[in-house]
Amino acid sequence: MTTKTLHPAGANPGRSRSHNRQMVLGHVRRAGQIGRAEIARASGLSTQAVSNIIADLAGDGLLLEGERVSSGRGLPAVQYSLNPAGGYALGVEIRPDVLLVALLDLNGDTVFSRRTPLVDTRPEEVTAQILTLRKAALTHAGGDPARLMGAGIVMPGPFGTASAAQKGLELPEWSDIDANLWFTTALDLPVFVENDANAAAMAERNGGAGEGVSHYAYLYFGAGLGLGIVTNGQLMQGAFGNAGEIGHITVPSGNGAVVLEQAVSRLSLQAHLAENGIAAATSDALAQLYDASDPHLMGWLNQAAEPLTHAITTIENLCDPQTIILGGAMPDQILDHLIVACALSDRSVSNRDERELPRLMRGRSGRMSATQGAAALVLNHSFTPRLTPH
Amino acid sequence: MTTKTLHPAGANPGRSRSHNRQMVLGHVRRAGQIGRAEIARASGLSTQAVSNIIADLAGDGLLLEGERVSSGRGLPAVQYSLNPAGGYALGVEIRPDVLLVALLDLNGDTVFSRRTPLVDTRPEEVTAQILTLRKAALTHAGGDPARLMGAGIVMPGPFGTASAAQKGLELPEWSDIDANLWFTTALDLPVFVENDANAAAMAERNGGAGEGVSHYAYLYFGAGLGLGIVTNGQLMQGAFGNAGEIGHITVPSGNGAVVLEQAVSRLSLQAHLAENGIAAATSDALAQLYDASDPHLMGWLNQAAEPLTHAITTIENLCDPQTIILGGAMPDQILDHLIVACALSDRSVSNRDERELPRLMRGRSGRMSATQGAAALVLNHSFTPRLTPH
DNA sequence: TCGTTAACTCAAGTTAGTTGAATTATCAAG
DNA sequence: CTTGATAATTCAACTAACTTGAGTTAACGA
Repeated sequence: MTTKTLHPAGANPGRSRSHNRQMVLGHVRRAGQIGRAEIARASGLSTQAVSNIIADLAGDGLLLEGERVSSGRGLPAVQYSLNPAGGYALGVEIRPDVLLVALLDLNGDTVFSRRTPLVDTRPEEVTAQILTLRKAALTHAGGDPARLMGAGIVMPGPFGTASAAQKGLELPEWSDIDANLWFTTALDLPVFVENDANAAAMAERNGGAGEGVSHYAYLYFGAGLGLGIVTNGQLMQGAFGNAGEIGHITVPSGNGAVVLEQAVSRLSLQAHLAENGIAAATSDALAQLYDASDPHLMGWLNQAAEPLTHAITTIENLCDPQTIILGGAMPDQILDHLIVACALSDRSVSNRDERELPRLMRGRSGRMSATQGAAALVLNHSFTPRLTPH
Repeated sequence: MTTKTLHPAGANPGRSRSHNRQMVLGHVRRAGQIGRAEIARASGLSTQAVSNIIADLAGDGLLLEGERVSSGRGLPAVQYSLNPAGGYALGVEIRPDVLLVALLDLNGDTVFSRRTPLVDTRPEEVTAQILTLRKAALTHAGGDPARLMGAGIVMPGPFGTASAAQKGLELPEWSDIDANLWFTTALDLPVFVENDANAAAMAERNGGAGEGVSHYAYLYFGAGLGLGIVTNGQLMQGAFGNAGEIGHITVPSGNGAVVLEQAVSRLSLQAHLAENGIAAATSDALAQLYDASDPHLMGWLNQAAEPLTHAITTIENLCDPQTIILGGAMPDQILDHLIVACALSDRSVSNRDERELPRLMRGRSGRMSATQGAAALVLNHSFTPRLTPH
């Protein structure tokens, strides 16, 4: 996650081809099914060039040729679609106590997922476990190991050289390690390291609320509260990879200022319930409490709404997204409740007449969303042409 | 400022060349002086390719060939630098009562600047005045009109279809106009429309505090308070071009919540002074008050520090910048005072051990910073290769 | 049924990059 | 003060990848 200032690479025939291959894949993914001429029009290339590139991709097993489909006059266009088995992306989420792994195919469908306890969080041990799970995932899915395109890794931030006070809060053994370099070497794959909120935000691009949305923010309920900001279809990472630490901001509230994640987070909810003698470790337990209209849960929801509304307004004003998605380790009911409970201010720039999406939406919830998002980072990269800074 | 989802363009020989030309110009600009082999190494192109491109650019009058400069063994490299007269960028700032124009040369130096009153803000009138000023600017600077590369336009936001309540607050005649399209047609140039804060943020990239910084935020004191967020060297614009409306957020303060720009902005300062019978319309007047330690000004500074600190912390946590720059329509003294007065929290992710830049810096102040930034948008575009979405 | 339309292919042709050998100028070592 | 190593640069040949223009095929609609 060390972000050095990357200067752009020059374009030469090889890099142009690679760029164009990724671009074509991106068009196929967005469209689901598409013909060559349409890609040519969308990309500004000649149909001949697109034909050549598609022949390449089909030859490499990344595209499947479908039927001709007619649309009006003229020769019906041969449709191409992604070959799900053409590539796989590994998603790994490392938490202090548990290791989560998911394998997605080229379509973004989850073909394997596993949650295993983590007793030893030292890098060597974690890596060994990941290598084992990688093999299991590919075997289980029947995927060719050579078609594994990369791995996304979710780890608790903050990244980089944190201040002494913060260092090693969650995974002390990793605090001095360049995780990106470590995993690139250990897995021998392209690697993308992100925090949970950013990864979960990318998960929404695979058939989720963020599909086809170029600008959105994803408010992620993990242990604390995180934010993934997507601008022009790309994650905003910040200079040190720590953008989106929204849980740490202070917002006004009825009784003065509160730190957001002390009022709005799963931990804060569980602490509030514990104070009232209720243990609710799992999302199911929380869902049941909600369905039973538990007064303590409702009390927490009431006191959480105001700080959350302030946070939403802040995000809208700073980032001007098309929508803000709520997701993560909270039951759907509670997320939906929070969405309704936010009395959104008219003062925001987001309060505009014509909007295509609601200001708040519910995204994927559940424990695996960040893990799937980790894998989605790989897919997103493969479908996004960029004359790569090298 | 309508941001439609742009899909990337394919690469072909012509676009590759254009990309590479921009890339080379960018390297020359960053380095000031540089040899061909160094550009080749930095870009991953062959020296031969760079030689050809540089011959092109020099032939077009964009580069100047300098002396050979030796650095260690081997044939000393011929140095190239930008030809200031090789291109010009026009910056225009439209305010309800005044029109500001600046002309920058390829080096980013201001070769002309003018402030004229604006009595009629109807689009036709404003445009006519701009056309006149463009001619005057080029004549004055001795610049070839054909070398005008584009125009940056600063207008009050919010852009897009704002809600009825907000519509037309500042320039009602423009509320239904697509300013980008309008000026592209009227000026027959590439046009970049931004709000004042974003433009001012880009101005810092020309020999200012933002030069060479890939991630920073720029807090702009205009009428209200705006924020320009630069990520990976590019402005974050948001879905509708309204990102950075930080003045509208509410932050905690001693006596409850305040809307940020009601506590921290030039207007708020002037209102506070007016309540105490002091008129201070100009920056000079404010500077004098500050130098005289005027108690009312000091009182305002005291009450502004806390909300500002909250805002800074929010920006740090959401955007994770290398630094935050304060600038705009405030005297240097007052900006410096505010920088010192912000008691920055240790809770921010920005509180890290190793940082190269201070968390807060003072940028350019004064009336023309947004106007110069408008022109800088053009330069930045010319130096940033991007297989342009078309 | 026949002309129009549009996707697609084939076979040059073009652009812009790469490669490798030759040239030149500086530094450093003997 | 030569001499060899080093590095920038050019020249000429080569190559990759896109474009162009002339067919070919298949669907629609008058």
